[in-house]
Amino acid sequence: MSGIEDVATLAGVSKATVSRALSGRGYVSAETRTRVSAAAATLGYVVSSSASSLVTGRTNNVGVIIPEINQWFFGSIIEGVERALLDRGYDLMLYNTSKTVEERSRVFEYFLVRKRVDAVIAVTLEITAPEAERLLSLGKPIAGIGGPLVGIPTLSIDDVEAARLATEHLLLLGHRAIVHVGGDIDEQMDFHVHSKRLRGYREAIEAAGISYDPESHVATPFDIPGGYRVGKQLLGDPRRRPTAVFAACDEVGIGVILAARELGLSVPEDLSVIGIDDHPLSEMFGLTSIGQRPDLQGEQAVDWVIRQLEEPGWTPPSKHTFVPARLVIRSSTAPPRRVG
Amino acid sequence: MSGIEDVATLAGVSKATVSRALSGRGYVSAETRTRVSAAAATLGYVVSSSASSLVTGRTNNVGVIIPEINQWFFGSIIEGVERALLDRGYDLMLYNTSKTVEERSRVFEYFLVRKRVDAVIAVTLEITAPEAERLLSLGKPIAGIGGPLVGIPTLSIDDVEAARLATEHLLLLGHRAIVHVGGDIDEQMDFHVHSKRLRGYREAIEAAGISYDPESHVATPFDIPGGYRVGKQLLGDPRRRPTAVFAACDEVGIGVILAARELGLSVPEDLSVIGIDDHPLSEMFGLTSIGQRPDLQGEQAVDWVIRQLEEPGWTPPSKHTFVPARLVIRSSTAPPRRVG
DNA sequence: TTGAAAGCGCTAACAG
DNA sequence: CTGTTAGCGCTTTCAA
Repeated sequence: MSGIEDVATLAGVSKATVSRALSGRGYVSAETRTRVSAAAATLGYVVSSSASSLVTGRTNNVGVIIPEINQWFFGSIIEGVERALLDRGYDLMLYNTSKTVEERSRVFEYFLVRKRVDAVIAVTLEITAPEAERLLSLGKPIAGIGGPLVGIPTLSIDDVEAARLATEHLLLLGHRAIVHVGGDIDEQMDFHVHSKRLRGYREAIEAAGISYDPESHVATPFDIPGGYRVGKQLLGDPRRRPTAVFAACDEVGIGVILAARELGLSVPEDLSVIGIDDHPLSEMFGLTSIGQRPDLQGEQAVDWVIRQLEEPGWTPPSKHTFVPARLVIRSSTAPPRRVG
Repeated sequence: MSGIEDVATLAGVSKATVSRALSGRGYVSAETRTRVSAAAATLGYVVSSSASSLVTGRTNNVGVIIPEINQWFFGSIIEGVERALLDRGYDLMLYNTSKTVEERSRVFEYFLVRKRVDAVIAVTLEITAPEAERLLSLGKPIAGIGGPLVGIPTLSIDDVEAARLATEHLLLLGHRAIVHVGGDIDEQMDFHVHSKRLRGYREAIEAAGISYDPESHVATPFDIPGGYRVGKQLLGDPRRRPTAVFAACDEVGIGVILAARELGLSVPEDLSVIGIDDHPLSEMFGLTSIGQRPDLQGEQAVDWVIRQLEEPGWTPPSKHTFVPARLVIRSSTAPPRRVG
């Protein structure tokens, strides 16, 4: 494994010149540069990142903290982040921190801090004030997806607004008996996404002159089986059955549709369903949804941190930024059979 | 940001002692160790990984090359790898190389080689001989999932065998008209998984005395919509309809079940379906499947590379290793209505 | 435009 | 058990 000295010798120049030629900073004559590049190529030389990091203070790594990998939403974020990072010549260090406090603190105290990353992207990371301060005190660019996070620029859809829009869509179609199948609002994760979506739902309902009934909110895990189980219960009794369901995410909405079908109900004739996220499967199930392109949020977050790294003086938005969510109407929503 | 020298001064010892105390290698008295630790804690000291890498030659990073992130199988592998790596104090550098040649070569030539990782885990990476040699020539431990890969220890289920088992299960139930919905065998990716599963199917069919009909193999993308589309076509014509489908992965099998239901067919009364992978959704759909726990394969691969790193002289299996695949019988398979 | 030399922060002999 | 010393491989002043 040859070092910079070998290249210098072969090219007949000094180590400093090799460094300048290969890194692109500093003056090097065109002729020297080609000679050096040729030498490096024949030797198969690659710089030692530890050595160059040691002197420059840059690792060219970005750390990504994410609570889940195997869910479409989070997977898409990782994809977007990875793509953007690779494009710009950075490597991605992945930290999957689940909910457990000890695992989180291990990542915070041990991994992230070891001068191994130039910047951090935190995905739906609900951290305590001291943790946030610790992150900030590293003096490294940080961006978050799914905020807000005190002192950290973050990015997400407006959950309250998206939920309101979804509910209003159902209301406009004439639905009055709308159940919200969402997450457990006591769950600590996720920036209270669950309670925000519930709030949007409730505000829309009440603005339409319907009084909010706590029983119209059912909590379930955010996946297809979760929606399916709730759907089976909810739709089993014809007299209590709603005419529409607002699912807090598409997976849940798909589960509800599957349950409805199994109970012999037609969607949307007997039941309208709307979701949030615009999951790829939603097209196949005809699920109306409000989407947000998580991968683009990932790219955006990368852009924020890299610009801070590479354009001195540039700063990202100081507060939380909402990305626009788009309503995609498909076949799962229609007016109720009998209005009222 | 304080360095080792600050800690040494505060603790009243030399840098070397601090290094020994904190890294755990070399003799340090208990009393000194606590004093050093205390000093490090008050200063919030953390070692510079670039500095220590430079001298030790170890980065404590493992690179993972994976072609997909947002598919359950691959996501599970990442989860398993991440978990195992974090447990052992290593960081994970993620490289998502899609099929395009240029992206692959970028990862190979530029990222992986830059002395940034101690080991590499390659997931279903179909590489050329020179690429494999380049990887090996790094002199770093490498393990693969989904092989075999020349000269590299790899790990996977036995695709031929799993496909044979699945098909035999259907044959034993009495099915004769069995269609295999698999992948496109011309696709270059994936270690020819598609053609292996087709081979297992064919061998089982022929062993049962049924002559292989090329029309009984239909290719489709490996996801739910792919299975759904094929299912719709395949099951649409009652006269040509098979009594059973062997899907090359569970997502496809689920798609087929959904298509069957939409066509008014009952599973398993009108159609038996079996898949491969034991996807979490399969339980909900009652899909019989042959599973393999991809996350455990990830952990296994980590174990191989880390042991090579930490136990000098230890070597992993020199050839490809098959992990056992388990048949999970659920409600989607049963004898055909009219045997024969 | 190039070279010489001084470290970056740490670890690993080697003495003591 | 602890301190001294010599680099790890590169980048970056500073001179030339």
